[in-house]
Amino acid sequence: MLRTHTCGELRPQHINNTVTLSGWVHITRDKGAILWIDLRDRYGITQLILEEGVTAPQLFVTARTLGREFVLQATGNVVERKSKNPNIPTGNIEIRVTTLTVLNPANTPPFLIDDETDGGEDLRMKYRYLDLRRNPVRKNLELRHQMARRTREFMDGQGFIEVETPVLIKSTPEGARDFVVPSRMNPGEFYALPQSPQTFKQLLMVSGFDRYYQIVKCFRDEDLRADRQPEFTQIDCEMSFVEQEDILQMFEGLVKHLFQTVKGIDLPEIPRMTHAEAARRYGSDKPDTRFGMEFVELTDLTQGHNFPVFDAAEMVVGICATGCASYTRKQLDELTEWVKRPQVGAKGLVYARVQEDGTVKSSVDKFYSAEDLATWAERFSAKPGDLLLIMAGPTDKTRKQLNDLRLEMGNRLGLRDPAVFSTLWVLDFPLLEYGEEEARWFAMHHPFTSPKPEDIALLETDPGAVRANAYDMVINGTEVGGGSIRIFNRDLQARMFSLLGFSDDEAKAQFGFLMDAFEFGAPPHGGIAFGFDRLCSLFGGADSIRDFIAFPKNNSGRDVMIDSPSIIAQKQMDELKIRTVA
RNA sequence: GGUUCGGUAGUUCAGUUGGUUAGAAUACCUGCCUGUCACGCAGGGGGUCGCGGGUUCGAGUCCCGUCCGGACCGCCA
Repeated sequence: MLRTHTCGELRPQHINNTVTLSGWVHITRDKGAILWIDLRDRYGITQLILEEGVTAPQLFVTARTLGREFVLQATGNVVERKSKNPNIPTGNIEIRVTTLTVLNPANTPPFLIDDETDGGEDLRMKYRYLDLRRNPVRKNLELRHQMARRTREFMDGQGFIEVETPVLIKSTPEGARDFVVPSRMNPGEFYALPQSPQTFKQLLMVSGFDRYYQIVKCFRDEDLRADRQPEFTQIDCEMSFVEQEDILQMFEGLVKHLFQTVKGIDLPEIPRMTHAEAARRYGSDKPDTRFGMEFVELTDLTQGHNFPVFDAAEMVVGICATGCASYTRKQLDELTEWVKRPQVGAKGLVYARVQEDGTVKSSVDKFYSAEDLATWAERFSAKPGDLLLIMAGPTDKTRKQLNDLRLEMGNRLGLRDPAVFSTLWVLDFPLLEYGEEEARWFAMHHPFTSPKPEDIALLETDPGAVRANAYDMVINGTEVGGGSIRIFNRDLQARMFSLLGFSDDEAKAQFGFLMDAFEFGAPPHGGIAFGFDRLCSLFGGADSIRDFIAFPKNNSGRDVMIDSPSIIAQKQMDELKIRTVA
């Protein structure tokens, strides 16, 4: 037997037992006549002891050949420690070794296998299998396992069944770029990897499956971020005979279940906000509601005072940073530079300090009287010591820029605590958005999303005003899930494709199978998909999803461990009838 | 496609205005040490300063190009 116990389970009640442990040498501490080995596995660390006069001398010889991360088997007696270590669960006992076997030696690892490693991101990714030995990363994967398990537990309890859908499917022009796979048996033709199992889950509804879900890999060939990987996992769900409210109730239940069972948090009812309201109050369709600092519009108060920037602006809007009136000129200049960076792109920033005596001192004093500024402060409900930060310009753009500033101020003021969770449903998304470059309408969610029945009449007259039966779940400013009630009527689906610039032939060629299915008794249906990696990183209190994925890719879409993607042999290329372009 | 920060010992980093033999910590190796647990003490080895070019008497340092990595913008139905 290679082991009788793990390295994390021995306690004082095991004293006098003879045990065999296997694991990795975490570190050895050699005091000469006494030598300790910390033996580690994923369950913990147990201290082995060799002592002169008690332990056979040849064991010392073996022990002194050990290096970090050697795989070791040790047999011995569990004894009480003379000096105990209260910092670890096994700290009251140690193993007095009688047999020591090196199962496999190891090279010195390129970084410390420790909670606080000295390894940089790049190196850790190259030796990911070593990185995964570290507690923090291992715990993230254990969290992920719990999240998946609890999801299945909830969904199963609600009568959902998990159905696998194909990974080799068909490329479609809408949405993100597809990863494609050449077909050897069909030269010149390609499969695409799914961006989501969207059409398949809708077909499963037509098939009468009623309640489907799948924890499933999805693929998008777009540029990456800390929270975006080319392959990622969704909790993909669909239900039949439901309205929006049914979906919101069901999946509010899932999110509550996850918070309760994984984090021990009892979530209150999830608040709801329309897309339009989110834009007005936060300048974002995924507001971070952990803190206030809501937008206050000043357009009517600020215009007509000969300040050209405000007079020319469609929107003048600001936030109130509590207690920040003490910001120095230098800090305010730095903040102004921050919003002027290309990533934010603002033209400038107007500030106004509410001073201790209640008067307001602003960067635009020469245009506005003390009384004017007092009305600003009043609208913000600002108190002495507060700082007003105001931006102006086209409505959508300015809101977006102020959103960036609001989040940055939230960071600077420590208002975005990863241990605090604030959930939100955002409802009534617009059905369509206009693409200036292509001069046509695009589906904001996807082309299968149904318009609100009362807005259908606007489809041809004022497409931008049509609201969708679409909803997002937002946690701490992160979009963790989104979905919609789908179109289940062939004619309406055809109208949508037409609106999106598809000819009848194109629509038929790409989505004919779905529209045909709608003519064979498609039930009303809708669903939602959660970004599983993001949900895990959020629960784990991290910004990056990488450490919740066992083997992630880097910013350039490379796996630096296996070194992929890679060039393939000419023979493979020939089989696939792919020619190399010089 | 763009913005920005970085690349110096196995690793994480420092390196001033361009000037002697490029440093620290940690890891590694050797020796000592009977209660360590970030063990301690003494000693030692370890560098194509990402790569290429340029400026200069002289480049880790300045300039140009390039490669690699991080964060972000565009993009992500």
